[in-house]
Amino acid sequence: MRAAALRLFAQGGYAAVSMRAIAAEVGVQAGALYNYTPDKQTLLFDLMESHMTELLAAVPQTGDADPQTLLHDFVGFHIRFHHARPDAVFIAYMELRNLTEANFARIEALRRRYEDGLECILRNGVATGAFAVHDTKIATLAIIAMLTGVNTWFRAGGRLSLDEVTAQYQNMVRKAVRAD
Amino acid sequence: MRAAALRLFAQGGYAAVSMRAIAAEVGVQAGALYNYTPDKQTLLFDLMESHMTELLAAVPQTGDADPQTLLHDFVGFHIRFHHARPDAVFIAYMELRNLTEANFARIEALRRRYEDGLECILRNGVATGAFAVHDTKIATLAIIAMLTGVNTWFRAGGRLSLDEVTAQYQNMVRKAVRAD
DNA sequence: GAATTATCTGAACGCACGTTCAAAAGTAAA
DNA sequence: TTTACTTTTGAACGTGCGTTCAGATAATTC
Repeated sequence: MRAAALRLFAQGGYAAVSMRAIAAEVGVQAGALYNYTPDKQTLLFDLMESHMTELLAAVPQTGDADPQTLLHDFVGFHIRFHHARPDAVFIAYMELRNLTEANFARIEALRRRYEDGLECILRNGVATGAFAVHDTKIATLAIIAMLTGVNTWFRAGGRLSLDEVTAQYQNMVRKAVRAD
Repeated sequence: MRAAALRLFAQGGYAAVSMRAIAAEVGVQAGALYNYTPDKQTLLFDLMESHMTELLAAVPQTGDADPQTLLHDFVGFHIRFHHARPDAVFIAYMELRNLTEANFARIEALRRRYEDGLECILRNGVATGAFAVHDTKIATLAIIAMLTGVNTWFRAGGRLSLDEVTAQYQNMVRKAVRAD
């Protein structure tokens, strides 16, 4: 059910996908879904929360490597992780307004934790002099927006491989934050 | 009617906003709207097309200035233009999937024209040696995603002014594409 | 194989949807 | 004031919505 809902929500949007449509995708009547979720809203929230939790569990831990290496790895991780889950990423960014206020706050808290991981790398780099960034919060948001944007246009089998694309983003990010 | 639809679509999403809700916002019955739009889908398309047309009309023309200046001005323009129209920007990015195939193609063509303007600046800069970018198309998409992301978090009256934010983006973009 | 538990069906609830249209109301020219 | 025209109303159309639930079916346990 969750896989079907993920696919359909990403395709048509939360509001435009009916419980009957999800049930049909599963091969079941609509009523049966309510054995697995209390309501449609909770189904959406669970999909988002799972995505964010997986993201936080998978993000590389900042060990004792130097800031340049950590940033390089973060960029590679973000692009690869998001590319592997286009539907979940799409939903997590587009359906926030369909969450209740309480559910929205919980998802936002998870997102902020993810952003904090990147900002920590940037702050350490600024502290060591490896990076020159006026405001690490802005740089964090700028980098994440840039990286997540890959999902909107990249298609496997196109002009460039994901590895080539990743290398170019790593290069641009490296230059954008480095000390002059 | 268009102003009301813009606001409501941005707030709740195209699918979740009824013609009756738009009519109520205008202070009229639903049937009256059909004197001004043939249907809801065309209303959405017209809003998007107007936005893209205004964007293309407002983008600074690339004169004979040097690439660094043109890029600097483009970044400033993009942030400022988008910040002034949060609802239209939101709709133009989020409601693409609610367009018919034909309407989608027309909006995408306009968006590509906008992207081409930035890519032209980058290509010229690479040609003169001012910029070092492996792939100007990727750099274009990366920069635009980064800049448009400002709309998702910036609020006037916060820690930083829009001018300060803009200056930092101009700085990051400048560094990201410059020759080593 | 009987009893128990888990799961699913199919119909029903009240409600809201986009759109249409005859009739009513409002506006402007003669 | 009459005429011609534009705009709005309010009801109606068929359809689909999220959710509930009694009863049918399937799976598991003894």
